[in-house]
Amino acid sequence: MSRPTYLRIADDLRHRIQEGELAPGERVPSRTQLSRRYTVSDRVAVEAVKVLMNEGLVEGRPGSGTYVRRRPEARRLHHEPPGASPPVALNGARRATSAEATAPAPIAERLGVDAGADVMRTDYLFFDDEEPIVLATSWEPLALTRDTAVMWPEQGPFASQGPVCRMASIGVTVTRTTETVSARPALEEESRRLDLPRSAVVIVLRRTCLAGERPVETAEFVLSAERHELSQEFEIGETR
Amino acid sequence: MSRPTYLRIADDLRHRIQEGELAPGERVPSRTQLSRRYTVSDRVAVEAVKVLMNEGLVEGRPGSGTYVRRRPEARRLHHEPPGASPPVALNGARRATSAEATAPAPIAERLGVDAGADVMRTDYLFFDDEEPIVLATSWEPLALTRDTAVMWPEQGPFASQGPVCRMASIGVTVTRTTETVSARPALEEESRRLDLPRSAVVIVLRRTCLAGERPVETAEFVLSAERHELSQEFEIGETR
DNA sequence: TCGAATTTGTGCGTATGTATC
DNA sequence: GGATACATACGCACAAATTCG
Repeated sequence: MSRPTYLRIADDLRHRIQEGELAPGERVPSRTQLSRRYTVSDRVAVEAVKVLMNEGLVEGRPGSGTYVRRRPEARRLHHEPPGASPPVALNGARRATSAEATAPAPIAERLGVDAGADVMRTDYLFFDDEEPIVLATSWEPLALTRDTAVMWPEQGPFASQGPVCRMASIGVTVTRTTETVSARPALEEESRRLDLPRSAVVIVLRRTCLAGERPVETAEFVLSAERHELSQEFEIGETR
Repeated sequence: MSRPTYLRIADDLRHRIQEGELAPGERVPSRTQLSRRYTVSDRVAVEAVKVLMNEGLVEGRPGSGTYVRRRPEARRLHHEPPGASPPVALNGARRATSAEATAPAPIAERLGVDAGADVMRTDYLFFDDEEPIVLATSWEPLALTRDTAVMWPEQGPFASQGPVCRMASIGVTVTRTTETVSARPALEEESRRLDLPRSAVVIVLRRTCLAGERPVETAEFVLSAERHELSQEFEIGETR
């Protein structure tokens, strides 16, 4: 009996939610009901429910009750061939703004340039239908693209073509991309632009395009973790 | 003054942490100090500190104090060839326990069997050195493996070999795997077993192995998003 | 080695404000 | 308007761990 009471109550409720006994949208017993049911004070019942709130399983509605959260089925976003922009399959518009900038330290490191070097920074918002899905930023070293036809990523004949295609047009062959996937709580600005609830979790996909060993573009794609999952298929025996 | 007291105290402490005024490893004022400093009851001070714990910014050490957490650089975990167990590169032991079970609805759907069908469920904890890194569960339909040499995934000559190899030994050729990556707040049990702060964010990698169109294994891998990122490389022009 | 003080984690009972039904 | 529910807040209490003289 070392496990604290409020955690054991939380365990019990969580179990009932996961078994479907408490269905999404359904009301969890009120805290007076819980305190009677488990013979504890109402404060302990509150603590137990709070654990589930922090796990994102339930949400409280003042005056009404505590409800099992409906989990909108996460939309499966298929991973696109390397170098595509964006790296996941979407059917929608994009908004982009580009500007010259200087590379912050972490970006400079990814691009293999000195911190403060000139870069072209482009901010994207990708839509699927009318819905904003992916927030992104890409950085390209201006030492590479200045005064070429693809200096501005979203202008000219190669606009929206993705870095592999664009770089190819100026004689730079992207041979490899590296991607890392991570996740973290959303920043306030991301919550606002992607229309997310507070304290949402986002998936962050970082991609760097390399020509040989030289990085020629790096980008960061941010999307809601609750609403999306990234999917990929592998054929067994394929050359990787 | 609409923002509750405990959140405003949390804001203040968070700000001091982010400004470096309270450095990593340093002790946050105790709750009696906080309650005097802000003229609130000790319970309110406790609630304020709990918010920061849930954000992973501080951790409590009973009898000692509450300390600003040191944030280790996220470790990059390389994606392994499809079908490996686990799907990321680790250098460490594993603990596994297998048991017969019946398939819950979402698992049944992934395995293409009826809900409640007999499955072999195996729970894993993968270590890197001494540190627990990945929590995993795999499910295999017993209709496929019952009474074969690989019925128990972690026993026999093919123990720890991963599903592709194990299935091959009983004449089942895995031709394809599908993977989806998502993220969410950690469940309390996951936080405990992976030694994470409460309400940490975890990355969830779901993998299903298919022989033709028939699913033969599905698994879920859970790891801390703060401490790890998944990395992959793509050669341009490769056949996918 | 011992004991006193401090600190966290947990738990109880009560109270107030406000939203919902 | 009244009953109910959540969110917040106050004050107290005790166990267990730690710290320090």
